[in-house]
Amino acid sequence: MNYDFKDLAKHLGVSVGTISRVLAGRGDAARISKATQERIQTAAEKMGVQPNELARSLRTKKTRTIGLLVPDIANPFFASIAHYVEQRARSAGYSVLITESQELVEKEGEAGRLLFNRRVDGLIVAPVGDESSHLEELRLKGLPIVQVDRVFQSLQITAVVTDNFNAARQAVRHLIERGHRQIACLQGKAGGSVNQERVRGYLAALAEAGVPFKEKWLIGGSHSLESGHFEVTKMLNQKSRPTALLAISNMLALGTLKAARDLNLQIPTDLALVSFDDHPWTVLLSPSLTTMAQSVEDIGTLAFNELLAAIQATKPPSVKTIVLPAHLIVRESS
Amino acid sequence: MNYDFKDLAKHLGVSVGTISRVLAGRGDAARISKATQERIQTAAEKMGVQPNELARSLRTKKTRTIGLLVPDIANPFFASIAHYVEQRARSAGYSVLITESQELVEKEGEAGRLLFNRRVDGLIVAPVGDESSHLEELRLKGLPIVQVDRVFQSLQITAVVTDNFNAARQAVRHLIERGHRQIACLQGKAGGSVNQERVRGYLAALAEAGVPFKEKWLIGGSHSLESGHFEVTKMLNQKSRPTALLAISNMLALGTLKAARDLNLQIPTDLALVSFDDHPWTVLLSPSLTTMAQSVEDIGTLAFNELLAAIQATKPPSVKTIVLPAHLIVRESS
DNA sequence: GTGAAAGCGCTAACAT
DNA sequence: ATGTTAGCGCTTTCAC
Repeated sequence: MNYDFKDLAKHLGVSVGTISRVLAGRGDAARISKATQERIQTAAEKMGVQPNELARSLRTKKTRTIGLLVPDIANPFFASIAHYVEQRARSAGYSVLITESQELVEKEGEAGRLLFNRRVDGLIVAPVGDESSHLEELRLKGLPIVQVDRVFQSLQITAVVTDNFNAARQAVRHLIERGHRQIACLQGKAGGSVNQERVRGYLAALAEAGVPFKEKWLIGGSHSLESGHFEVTKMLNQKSRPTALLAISNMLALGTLKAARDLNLQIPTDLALVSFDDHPWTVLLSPSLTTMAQSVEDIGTLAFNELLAAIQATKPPSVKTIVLPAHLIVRESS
Repeated sequence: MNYDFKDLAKHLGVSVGTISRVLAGRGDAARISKATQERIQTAAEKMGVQPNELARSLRTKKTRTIGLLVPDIANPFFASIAHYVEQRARSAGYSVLITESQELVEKEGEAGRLLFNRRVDGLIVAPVGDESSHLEELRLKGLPIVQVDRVFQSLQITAVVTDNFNAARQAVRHLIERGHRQIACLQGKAGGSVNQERVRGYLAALAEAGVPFKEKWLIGGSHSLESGHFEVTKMLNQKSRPTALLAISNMLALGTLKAARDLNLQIPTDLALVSFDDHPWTVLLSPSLTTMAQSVEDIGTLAFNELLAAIQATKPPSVKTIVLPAHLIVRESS
């Protein structure tokens, strides 16, 4: 049971080198005779001999494995990205080691180090927090990295991101066109690039329309549904309420829906809502959500493509930031 | 940059053996003097020496990596399981290689083989289709495996599953208690254990209540939203309609919602709906869904625990099937 | 208390 | 057209 190249070599009376060449598909290149190739292939099949990828990796210094480091794989946004990354990876012959940072910088650092020690060929990361030294360290050790979603501009690391500034700006413009002037913004964890850009877009749209910004209407501080629920409830319980809200992520939109439902407020009548991300159920919510859809497929696919290019490059490729547009989908909530 | 044990050994004038013992945390057990341990630890830190897990794995024949093989990681049900598996795995010092079978038996076999060749210590799989020889093969090669969600009873492989028969039975009973006698069932891919059991539960509940089963009301054949949409639309366009429907998975429920919306039918007035799985947005859908909730946390956690036990066992542990109850959450749709 | 050496299962450079 | 050999970077047995 479970034979290796050596067993097969002994069995056929050839050297392990020959086995290696043939089973690695380099038989022709190494000018192994058709006959031996045939013999080896059939015997390998019959004995169930398959290469130990571990040994192969140790020798070749290539694992054909990449790491994917996201805050939470149960979050549909990251799950979708993982899906597309996995698809592209697989079709390019790569496997994916997935790890969650759980929104914690320390976990992210730890996980990154482990992934490096496992010698992944590259890393796709949706960074959390505002500390990036651990990523810089990995980059300096020669690990190809691509950032997705969130990004550190300070880093010399390629990124694939949505144009969050313009996405938020467009979302708020839409609300303004609908006649709203009292527009709140429910943000996630402050500090992250996504959050920053979206808030910036929110402010820009207000300014452009001459709508004054009220500090008390910039609420929130975490990306969880519960946080959104809590913060929106608090805000809607005040005497002076906004007539519209920009929720900066999918989970925050769900929290908002819950809060409105609890308080018996109608969306969009009492509060118009625009959110981010589109999922199969977004259209089936009550009310269906107006949203700025990011193309998770593009993000995942392009991220892997960029990573693969970096892995295969002989010299460090130029650092780019790929910015993808989001598009507005108007539904009942606004 | 990027020093290994040998460099460190040379630098400190000790042998690599000693470095290995200390950095693997076996310093005390190997009775290395406190002084040397200290010296090695500090130097390792300073030089950034960390073990190459690849080499370590090759030598110890343990990768501290498990494979997770699911049909589609973007499906919230599997994404949640992945989340809990990852959490437990990480806290036990394991990494997770994730692979999608895309509902294809061949891909599943291929992926399983690759995972084995990468020498994962164990595998958690949500099997697809009705062919299980590839899993049997892996088991015979000595790979510890745990099945989740779907299961092959014929295999001598531990499984963690929901009590699908009773879950469906309870769901249909609920509909019957609500006064329905014309109850349809929207199934997924026939043949899978999940589907079979749920359909069996549906039939049992009908029989127990003396409600005759109509073949034309057992519809469907794939787990996708689109399939659900299509099949339900077709059924609702007939002259004789059911008054209630059991949708056998989350995506099928969404498809049903879409169909009802398109046809301008009210749920639950025109059609009552009970579905499976509970997610943050399930309660926020229009209407909110009555559902049989499976405990994804238990499934993920128990699956990993069982796998870990099998990995650590010296002799093959007994094969068990862990059956978890689902619980009914009544909401607006029924 | 620590060093030396063999070897995990492959690949690749060098022979022939 | 194929064999031989020296590692890849660790762990572990056996010495001393």
